[in-house]
Amino acid sequence: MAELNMPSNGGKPSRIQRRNRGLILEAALDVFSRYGYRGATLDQIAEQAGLSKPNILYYFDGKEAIHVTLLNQLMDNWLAPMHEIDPQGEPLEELLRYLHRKLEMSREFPRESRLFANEIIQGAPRIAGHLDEVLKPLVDDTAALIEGWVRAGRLAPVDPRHLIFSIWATTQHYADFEVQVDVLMPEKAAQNGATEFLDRMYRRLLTPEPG
Amino acid sequence: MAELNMPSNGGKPSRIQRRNRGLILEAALDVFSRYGYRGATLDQIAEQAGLSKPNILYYFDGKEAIHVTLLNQLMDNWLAPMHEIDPQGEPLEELLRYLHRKLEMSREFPRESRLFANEIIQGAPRIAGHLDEVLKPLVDDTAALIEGWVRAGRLAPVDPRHLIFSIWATTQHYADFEVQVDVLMPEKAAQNGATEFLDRMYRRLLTPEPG
DNA sequence: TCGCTATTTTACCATTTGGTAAAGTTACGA
DNA sequence: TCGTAACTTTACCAAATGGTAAAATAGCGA
Repeated sequence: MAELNMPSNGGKPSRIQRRNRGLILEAALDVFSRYGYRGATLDQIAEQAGLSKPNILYYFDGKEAIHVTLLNQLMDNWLAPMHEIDPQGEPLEELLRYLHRKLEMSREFPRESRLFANEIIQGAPRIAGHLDEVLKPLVDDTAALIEGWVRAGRLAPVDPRHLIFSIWATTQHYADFEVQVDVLMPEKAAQNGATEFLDRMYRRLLTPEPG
Repeated sequence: MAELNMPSNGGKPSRIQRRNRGLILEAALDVFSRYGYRGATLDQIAEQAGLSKPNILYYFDGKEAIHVTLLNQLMDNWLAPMHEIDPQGEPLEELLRYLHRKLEMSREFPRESRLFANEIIQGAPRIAGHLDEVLKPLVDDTAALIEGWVRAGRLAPVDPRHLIFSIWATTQHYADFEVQVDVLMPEKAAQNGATEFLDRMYRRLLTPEPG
């Protein structure tokens, strides 16, 4: 499998190629994030991209290739906020900034959030490698950083990994469980209260006891 | 569609019937929670249940009927902890007990958690009604109760719905994202730190300021 | 404008999937 | 122990799905 059927020009994608691969990935994001890998079909993706199914298979080697391309492409953006935590900064401020950026991303890119959620819930068969090789080192580093801050008395004592999990969980919840949130909190304005709520919660949790 | 092909005896299911319906639902929970509705197949369910596919369709009207049965059956257990919040109890203690029960359930019933997560992420097409008719009233009641506690000065001021969302998110995260948690926190013992972490977080958040 | 390559369409295919018909087989009360 | 209803299996289908072959068309540099 995986015979590349792409044109043999020396690597530079043409204008048409860039446009169509973009259309396909955009459509695939929509479909995969809604139905998960196995639930999505090439026909759906083709229709939503406005291309024929064989045409889609001209640009990608198959369903799985599209999915993997999407995941890899998104992973970097997804982890960017954690990279931006500044070891030289003020600990509480840095972590709250991280929290706010994650919440923004959940609002701005709910499909991306659901794509990952689907993949992880369903056992992460196509990004297990990524988790080990990219995510784990990054989380290990960040955990060490936070632990240093705690030892220096600049943060209240917390387990850094459980802290990270809780930030992921609370922020991504608004994207992944959007339908439920909409039912239980119909006034869109009220949903903005999430920022205030989470800011308050983590501020209280992380502010070191004086003395 | 939906021709009932069940035996015409007056409603009492036989021993065999109870056993086989049980086998099917158990297998279906496994498969649906792993792949989502569209990703699951009757063949997988049949194999895992140790029955033939036509035999499965003898006990249930179709794939969707199995899924809906599962969801309805689980919903009650899933919401039980919230029902058990005692309006007469001590507010902080009641909410922490709720938190702990949710965390226990996440550990004890991860498949159930993932079944719901899959369904909600994918737009809740088969339990939208349930959300409106069962979940919403319950959450409205609980939110009102918490709001009363806040007004009485017995809890720190928080938005009750965002509080509920955050408890759901943080506790269910350990079931829904189990694969990720296992990668990032390989020592199973460390995962028990979740109890301590969350207890501390919500205690700090909810304890009213003295005065 | 020509010729060549990139792109797109048309017509397929094999497999999988949810589901059915009907012929067995089993269990259980009379 | 026998008859009947409950249960199970075998043999199928039609539709959907991922994918391919090859003909047709469009775009672009010389």
